[in-house]
Amino acid sequence: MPFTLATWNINSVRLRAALVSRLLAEEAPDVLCLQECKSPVDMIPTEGFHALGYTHMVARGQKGYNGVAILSKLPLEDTGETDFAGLGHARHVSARLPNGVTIHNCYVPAGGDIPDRDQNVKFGQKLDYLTHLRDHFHEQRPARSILVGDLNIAPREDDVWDHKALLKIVSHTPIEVDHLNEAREAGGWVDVTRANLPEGRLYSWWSYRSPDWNAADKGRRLDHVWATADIANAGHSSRILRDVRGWDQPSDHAPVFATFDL
DNA sequence: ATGGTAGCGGAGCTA
Repeated sequence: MPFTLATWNINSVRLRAALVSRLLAEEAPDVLCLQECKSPVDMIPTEGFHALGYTHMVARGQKGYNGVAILSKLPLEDTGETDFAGLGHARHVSARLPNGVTIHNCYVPAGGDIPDRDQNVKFGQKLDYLTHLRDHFHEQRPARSILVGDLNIAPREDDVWDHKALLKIVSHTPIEVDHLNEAREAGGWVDVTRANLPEGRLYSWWSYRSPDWNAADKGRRLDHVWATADIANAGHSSRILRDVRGWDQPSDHAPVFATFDL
């Protein structure tokens, strides 16, 4: 049975519940992973999602910041969260589908503005988060698993609008890219988006601060879909819904989709 | 080098 999965940094699920419902109604993914819900779990407005057939949710939340949720038409078994780097933030949750596929939904710390852990505690926390994630999945050796989320790093030269201009900008510095690639390889993860779309520039985020984001197109691919090697070949039809970034009062991220024949 | 926008919560932090 094929299933379609999407990941989207929603930047407040309460403010943008109507946008979530619109995406669910128009695109009908089986599973939608959200990041930056910025809400305690019991305050997430689930009624509209239920009405569209998304009757299952596994989430972790906190007041005002962070927060991750998995909405699903298929039953979900809550398989817990890991507090990578011990930050005490709601940045990870996982759940298992009836077909045995485990989904990890991650929100990696943005890391502040200065790419130096001696001058900027947040940058160190970002690197530590990725190191812990790397070690965790190296030990766990995941199988039949998918990891999605806002990983807050654009790893490839064609994942940013200007590689040279962004080499010292947090999200594209070599040390971050190294940490992300090490984490991916240690867990045996395959970048499904790039396996499906190996050529050309791909962005999933455009800053709110750009007055004309669409024309300027100074984007970065911060949102990712990974899968373990045993199921990565089942992934196909990856796509980024750029139009969603142009909806009224949008998130600054566009949703990333993939379909798996499993 | 700076400032540009947005959400939360009601000032300043985070992104």
